[in-house]
Amino acid sequence: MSDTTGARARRPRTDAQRNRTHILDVAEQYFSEHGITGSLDAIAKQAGIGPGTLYRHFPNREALLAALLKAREDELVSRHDAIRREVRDSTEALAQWLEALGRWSTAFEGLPEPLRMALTEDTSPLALTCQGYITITDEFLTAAQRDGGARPEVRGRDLFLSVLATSWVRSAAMADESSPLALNALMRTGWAIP
Amino acid sequence: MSDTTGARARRPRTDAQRNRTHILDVAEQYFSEHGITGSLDAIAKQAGIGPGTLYRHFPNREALLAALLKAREDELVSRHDAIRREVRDSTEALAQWLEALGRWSTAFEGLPEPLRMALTEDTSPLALTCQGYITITDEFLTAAQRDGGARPEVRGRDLFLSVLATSWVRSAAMADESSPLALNALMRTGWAIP
Amino acid sequence: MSDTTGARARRPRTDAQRNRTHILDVAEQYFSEHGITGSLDAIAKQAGIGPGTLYRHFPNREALLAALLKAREDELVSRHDAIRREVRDSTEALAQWLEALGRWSTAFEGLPEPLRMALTEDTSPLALTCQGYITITDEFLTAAQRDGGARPEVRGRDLFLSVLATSWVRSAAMADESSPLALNALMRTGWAIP
Amino acid sequence: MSDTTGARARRPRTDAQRNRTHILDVAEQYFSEHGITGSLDAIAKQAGIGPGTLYRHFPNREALLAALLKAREDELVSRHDAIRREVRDSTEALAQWLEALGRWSTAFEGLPEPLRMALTEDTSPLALTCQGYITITDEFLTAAQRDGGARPEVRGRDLFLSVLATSWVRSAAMADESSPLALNALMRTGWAIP
DNA sequence: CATGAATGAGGGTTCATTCAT
DNA sequence: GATGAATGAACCCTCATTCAT
Repeated sequence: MSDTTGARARRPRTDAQRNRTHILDVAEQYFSEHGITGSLDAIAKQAGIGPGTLYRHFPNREALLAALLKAREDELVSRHDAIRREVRDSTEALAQWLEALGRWSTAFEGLPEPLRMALTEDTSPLALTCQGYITITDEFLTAAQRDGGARPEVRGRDLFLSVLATSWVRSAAMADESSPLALNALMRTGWAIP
Repeated sequence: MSDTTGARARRPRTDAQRNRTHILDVAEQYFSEHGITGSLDAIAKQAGIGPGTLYRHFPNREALLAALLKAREDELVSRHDAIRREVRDSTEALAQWLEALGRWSTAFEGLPEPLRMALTEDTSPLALTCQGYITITDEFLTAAQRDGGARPEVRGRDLFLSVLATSWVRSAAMADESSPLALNALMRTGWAIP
Repeated sequence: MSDTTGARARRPRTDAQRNRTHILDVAEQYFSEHGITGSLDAIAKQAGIGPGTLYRHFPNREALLAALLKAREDELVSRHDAIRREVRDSTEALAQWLEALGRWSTAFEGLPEPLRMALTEDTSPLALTCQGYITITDEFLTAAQRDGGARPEVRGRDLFLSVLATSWVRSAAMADESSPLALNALMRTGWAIP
Repeated sequence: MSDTTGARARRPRTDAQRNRTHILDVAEQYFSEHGITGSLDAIAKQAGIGPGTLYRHFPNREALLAALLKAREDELVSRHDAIRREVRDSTEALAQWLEALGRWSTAFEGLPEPLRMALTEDTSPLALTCQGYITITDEFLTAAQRDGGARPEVRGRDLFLSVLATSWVRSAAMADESSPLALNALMRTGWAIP
């Protein structure tokens, strides 16, 4: 039905891993197209597996999402390192980090919603991820504040939320593409000291 | 629950009006309690009418929402007038208007979502409402910009979106109550000229 | 898809009742074949309706069962009347009533189970039905006891339970058809005074 | 059962034995708590083994149950011996044996069901066990009948079934605790000759 | 106009059983 | 042997929307 990749023709035991990867591939594609509220069963079907198998790997939507984001974590981490390495100006570093976060949180249509919720409910598999990024944000922010580049009253958590909020605005194929940019600019004016 | 009392036994058209009002009352209450994603069927049932009747009055959830917000329009309009009348400082006027908008857009849990969508899809019954408020925002903004109180590059639409974004963050019973305030402050710092 | 009966070709409003009847017909047949644990969805499908429709009429399995038994209630009630009218001997009357109960409780494979549960959980739609029959049993029993035909220590509830228990034994296509009869005899010896 | 010798105490097979025992321990506990319809997967997980391993030892739920009951066989057998030894009156002996059977068949919530089925389907691993007990019941019964303590038309199989039926009634936490006792009494009156 | 029955895809979830390793 | 991933049918239930009456 969907041996598109040919990755899962037989089912050797190794396919545990292989299947997992395949699911993630399909989910990635599916969420990209239909947003994160798409049907999990549909993903399973498209991956050529039973719903039970999907459920075994990822007990719920958030777990799947978390795994999907995990895959992008590397990207974000290396971006983090790169900024650390290359950007001398701490304010600019913070700005670039926030921009990277913005890209990360717009990976899928509707993603900001569960991310925001994860900040409230610690039970979410996404909570840890978010917390980690807030911490990083705090590091960049502290540096910028120390260097007089960011307002002292701002907190990392607030910046993270602003990023989510901006990403949320960006969602749903905004006709006016300039709005997110405007919001970003507005935000930056908000936390930066000129 | 309160129908069938025989109160609406005779006149044909008055029913429609009374029904409409009743629906709105019930929906107001229901959305307040369960958020805007609650079941429309439940609203109909609670209003003592069939789902078809609800549908006749409001062809979809957004239409119902629009009607509900219409009822709050008066509030917002009079707030608008009051600000116009009483607040001399144009920057402060803009700030107060945005604050009023913020209250308006948090009337129901989850409301920011359809409002944002309404900005994209002009087909939404909410679109008109939003457009009107964007226009008003623009008026206040223009005045503030003319008086040197707001950055010239900012647009009314962007401010409206930031209000929505902040309201969105506020949603879902955020444990940390200070975040929305922080975001508001950040936004204000963003558009204001100190 | 399954206009077997031809009863539901179009869907006039009257079909509410007609559908209900049709569902009951199908369920009757289905439960007869597969036992009461059969799939409700399958019944819906076989009836040519969506699961939602089934659910509207009968919110759960027990409700459906109760409706199905209601249909047999007439049978039992008229049997009750007939016994009252025709059987002079109170002991024989009780015996015949218990026999009628036995037939009633073996209408479907597995039926005794929810009936027994209904005696514990008053929430079950079957509870009322059972209670009613226990009351009738008590009436017959009291008469028999008064006439010295039944042991005084026996209670109607116990007899009802014995009937259920015997029916339970009878279930599942017992190879040895004589066992239920033997149990019935044993039971009768149990409560009767020779 | 077919573990050939018990001499090879050390190497490979010991695991198997130990595992088997462990599974039985866990299953005993699990069935005691959740009734016999609980999830086999859960038992496997709780025993720290894979479902496949469980399946290897016990190809299905009934096999597991049979093994579990086997463990209680000793208890029942020694009860049997004790009755044989100590109870002179054959009628009383039969009564005590039936009581022992009753305790045995209520070891787990829901146990009577598969036991009854085992009487129909000879394929069940429980069938043999049941047959054995029916035979014993027949022995006691024959003795009682010979001594004029039990009605001649009653058969051991019927008594066994009545025990199951009574146990079945007892299940599911009947609110009315007296009912099972009443049923027992009724049954005894049924087979005994006063 | 009001009604409410019908629709039916879709939701998440469970679990006995098989089988590659 | 032991393992545990895979399977996939089946479960019950929800709800926005349509449409005959």
